[in-house]
Amino acid sequence: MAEKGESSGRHYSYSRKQKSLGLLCSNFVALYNREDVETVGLDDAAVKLGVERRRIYDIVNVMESVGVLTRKAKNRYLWIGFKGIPAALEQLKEEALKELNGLSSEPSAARASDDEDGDKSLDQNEDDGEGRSCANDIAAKSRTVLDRKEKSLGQLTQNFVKLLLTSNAETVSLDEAARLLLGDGQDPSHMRTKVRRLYDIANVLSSLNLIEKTYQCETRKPAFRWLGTKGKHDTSVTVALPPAAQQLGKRMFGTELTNLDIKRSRTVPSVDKKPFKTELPNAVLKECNLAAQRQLQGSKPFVFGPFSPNPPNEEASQKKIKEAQDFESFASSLSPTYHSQALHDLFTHYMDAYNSWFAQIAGSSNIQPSSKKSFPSRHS
DNA sequence: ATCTCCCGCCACCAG
DNA sequence: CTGGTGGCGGGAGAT
Repeated sequence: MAEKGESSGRHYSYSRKQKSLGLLCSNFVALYNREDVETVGLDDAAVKLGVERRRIYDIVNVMESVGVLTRKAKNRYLWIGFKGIPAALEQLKEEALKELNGLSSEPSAARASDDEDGDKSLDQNEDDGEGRSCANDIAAKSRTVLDRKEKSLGQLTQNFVKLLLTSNAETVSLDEAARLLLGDGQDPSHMRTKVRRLYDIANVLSSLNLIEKTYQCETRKPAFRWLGTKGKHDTSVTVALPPAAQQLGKRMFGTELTNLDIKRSRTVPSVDKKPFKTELPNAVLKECNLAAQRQLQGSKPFVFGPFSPNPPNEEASQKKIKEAQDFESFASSLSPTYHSQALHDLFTHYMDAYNSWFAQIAGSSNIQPSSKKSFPSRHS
């Protein structure tokens, strides 16, 4: 009676999209980005979101890298929220700059000279009687620890972000990133693994709205563009970082607005700014919203796989619905004149999150979902 | 076929 | 040993 090994029942096709890290991240944020939340328990998150803990580690690690969370203790994180992003980004930028003109002999990865606040410095080790082997031991351990840390998702995330902040090519493909973050001629296998990780990272960063998937101008290669800190995420507490367009109804493609461009030997004057694929008129947006609205109204929403088999939480249902509607209004406030189909992705993404909440609500009630198709896929 | 990237085995490590 | 963490890469959806 396996619960997942289904190899013959094809009734309701399972969709990976419903289980993506990006969606999970959105749900995570939706669940904890609240005033009254200051700490997050991983177990709690895993149960509430209906995923295995391993996945929570994934998103939490990248979120921590951009300042949304901080590990407070085992199994417990301190929720900071979007307000923590600016500062984290600022610091990353600084580090990136330092690394750029600091040294130059870095053919491979970036030095793991990352020493965050309050890190036990374990060098000053001197014991009467026997301290040599001990020191050696500690040194060795510290080495392996650093080694592990160096390969961590969190570190990769920071390096990736640094790369985006530093590159003046405003679009970076994942293998470019992997190539730059690692050596050029790396073991293909190692490379593949790295790219896998980058996909993971990119998904959650997209979910956080820090980057966006696009396509490189010339080659239709998928790539990511830095969005930086923009006024979306409420949180009146604005730290640093410039003007930022608080206006979501504004265009923000083409020219950068919250980005910085440092000089670096990355000269790719190729500017995209070329409308691609299908257009996404706001009529579609409207349609999506209406569809969502309709579902919210009362019919049956779709649900996905193992999601929300969680305990009753009816008390929050009402509240959630309220949030959903709130969210919808946000969604409909998106720019009406976007040109790339990137918006489509973004919107789809939000719709997924939206539906996810709904699914949760339904889960805690008695509504029995049946349809499970995703939203409008209106293509060409 | 290529691109994405989820899943979960299992190495590590603190307790 | 137990339990929390989280590399890592196989291999199966998506395109």
